[in-house]
This record gives sequence, structure tokens and C-alpha cells, in this order.
Amino acid sequence: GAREGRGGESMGEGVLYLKVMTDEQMEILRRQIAAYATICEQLVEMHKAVTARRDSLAGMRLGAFYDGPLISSSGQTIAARQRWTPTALQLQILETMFHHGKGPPRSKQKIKQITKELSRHGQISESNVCNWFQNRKARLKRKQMAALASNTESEVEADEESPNENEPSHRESLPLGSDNS
Amino acid sequence: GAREGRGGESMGEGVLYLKVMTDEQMEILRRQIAAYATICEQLVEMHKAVTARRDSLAGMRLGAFYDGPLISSSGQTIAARQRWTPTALQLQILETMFHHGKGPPRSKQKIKQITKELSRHGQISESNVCNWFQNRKARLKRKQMAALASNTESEVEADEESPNENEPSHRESLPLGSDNS
DNA sequence: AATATATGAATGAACG
DNA sequence: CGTTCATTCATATATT
Repeated sequence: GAREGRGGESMGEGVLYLKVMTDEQMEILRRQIAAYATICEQLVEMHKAVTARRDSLAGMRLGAFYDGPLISSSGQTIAARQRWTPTALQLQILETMFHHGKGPPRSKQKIKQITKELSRHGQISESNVCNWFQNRKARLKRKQMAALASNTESEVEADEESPNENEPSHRESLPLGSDNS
Repeated sequence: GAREGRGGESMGEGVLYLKVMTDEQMEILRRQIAAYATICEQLVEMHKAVTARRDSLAGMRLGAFYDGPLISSSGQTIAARQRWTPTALQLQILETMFHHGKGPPRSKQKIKQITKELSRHGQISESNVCNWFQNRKARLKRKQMAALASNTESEVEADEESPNENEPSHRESLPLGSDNS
């Protein structure tokens, strides 16, 4: 197994820490994701077909499904929370905005607009949006600071104060609604 | 998938191809898998329910599905996030500090120092220390509050905050008893 | 093995 | 804005 190593390593500090995977591990991951993607796709299709021809099973009100409800890996999706949790879709959008706009929105107007946009994908309020951006920013900054502190010798690449460097070149996407590969 | 054997040897001619991922990318992958797992679980359940009451959709032969062919597969090696576990010695030290200092450390400097000290007894990072103190504090508080709850009236030690808060003591449904810690 | 508990880590919200 | 709190999630460990 790939998990021996008691006491693990520090994972909070990102940046300098890299995980190394063999091609085999990579392949396993890839296949796992692909399998899930395929299955999900087919199941969704099936469900659509079923509900299309037979609406009588309205008892199962899971219709909001393929709009990306909220996916937390415990299946507790139905329980009413008192604390807002962004749906996968909302999170994706927010993340994109964050990267694009280089930070939190500038004006209240913007917040309103974003909230409106996001509310199409789930319950959300302006303060949620506000908090999210603030938290996001604060935590990014903290991470950077931590990284910077850990190697005082500097001269490390990508340490520059260029905020537009924030694009970690990853695209997180749940290919449920969008085509991929 | 007749693919056994350890990494490396099966691919190419012994050349070690390594992919390097940042922690962030790792986390994204992990989440994606988790998300898919959840979706699949729910969809499968739904499908089961549907087919249970109506068999007429045999047209879609996806039955082999939840016979569990490849989903979990051999994966799980990477998809799991390991977490730091304090050694006995580290725990002892932390505990002592906590009692002595009456709470979490006040400054970043202190954290650094503690981390350095503890790292002599095992792998540890600053965020580990930070988290530990926060969790410790939070859980102590909760325990005290719980203890206090049994006494109801009598001496209340000014622990209560404003009662018009967001439902601070919602024990509406903890039927599984897991919430208590 | 399967379930229950303990606890490290993530994060929405609140505070100063 | 930066920091802290409160709650939740996920995994390591213990128990059956």
C-alpha cells in the first residue's frame, strides 16, 4: 500500500511539497475516475428516461440531481444544514471567478449579481458569497505566507507578489454537465 | 484487468516514469473521486428503487452494475488522505503545554518554536500544532458545556453567550449518538 | 469484518 | 482584513 509512514508529512503547506506518483498509480486513478464518470452518465441517462416515461415515481424527489446538488462524500446530502454549503457547481463557479477576477469582488453590485447567478444552482445569500470570497482570499494569503516563511532563502520561483500567478493550472470540473476528454 | 505486479516493471523497460502533483491537485483528484462515488451510490440506490417497483425498463441492461465489477477496484491507494498522528511523546508535550498555557499559543512565533521542539520527536508541521490546539480548545469547551448542561440552573459560570444566537444548542436529532465527542 | 468512537483537518461565519 | 470560533467531514483506532 502507499500508506505506510506513520506521522505522515505536513500537507498543509503545499507549494514545496510534491507528491510523486508512478505511472501505474496514475493509471489507476485515471481509470477510477473514468469508471465513475461513465457510470454516472449512464445512470443519469437511465433515470432521465425512466422519469420521462413514468412520472409516477415522483415520490423520489431527487430531481435536482443532475443540476449538481451538493456532493459531500457522506451521502448526507438531504439533511438540512444550518450552515450553507456550496454545491459543486456553485463552488466551481466561485472558484473560476476568484481566479479570473484576481480576488474578491470589488463592489456590492457585483456581489448581488454573483449571488443571483449562483442562486440558480442552489440556495445562497449575499453574505455567503461575501464570506466565501473573504475566506478564500485570507486562506490563500496565509498559505503563501507560510510557504514563504518556510524557505526564507527565497529566490524560489513563483514567490513573486504577482497575484495573477494564482492560476495553478488546474481545472476542477465535474464532467457531469460538461463534456470532457 | 489482468494487471498485477508492482509498479514500474510492467511499463516500458524499467524506466521510472514519475508524475509530480502538487498537494492541491492531489486534493482535487481525491474530491472528484469522492464526488463520483457519492453520486454513483445515490443513483444506484435510486435505480434499485425504481426497478424494484417497475421491471419494465429491462430495456436498459445495466444490471451488471451494482454487482460491483470495477468501481472500487484496486484504487483507494491514492484516494485516501493521510493525516498526521502525534506520537505519544508529542502528545504528552502538547498536553502539558495546553494545561500550562491555559489555551492555544498566542503568537506565530510560539507556534514555530513549539513545532521545532516537537519535530525532534517525530514528523510534524506548524499547521498540525495549530490544529491540535484549536481542536483541543474547542473540544474542552464542548465538554464543559455538556457537563454544565446537566446542572441546568444553579451556578452558571457566565459561559452562555447571547441566547438569541443561531440556535447554539440544537440537539434536535442526534439519534446516532455520534456527535458527542 | 463491521461498527463505533476519537480526532486531525477543512471551512462557513463571526469578531475586533 | 486578519484572526478566531463553531461545526462538519474524513480517517485512524478501538471494540464487537
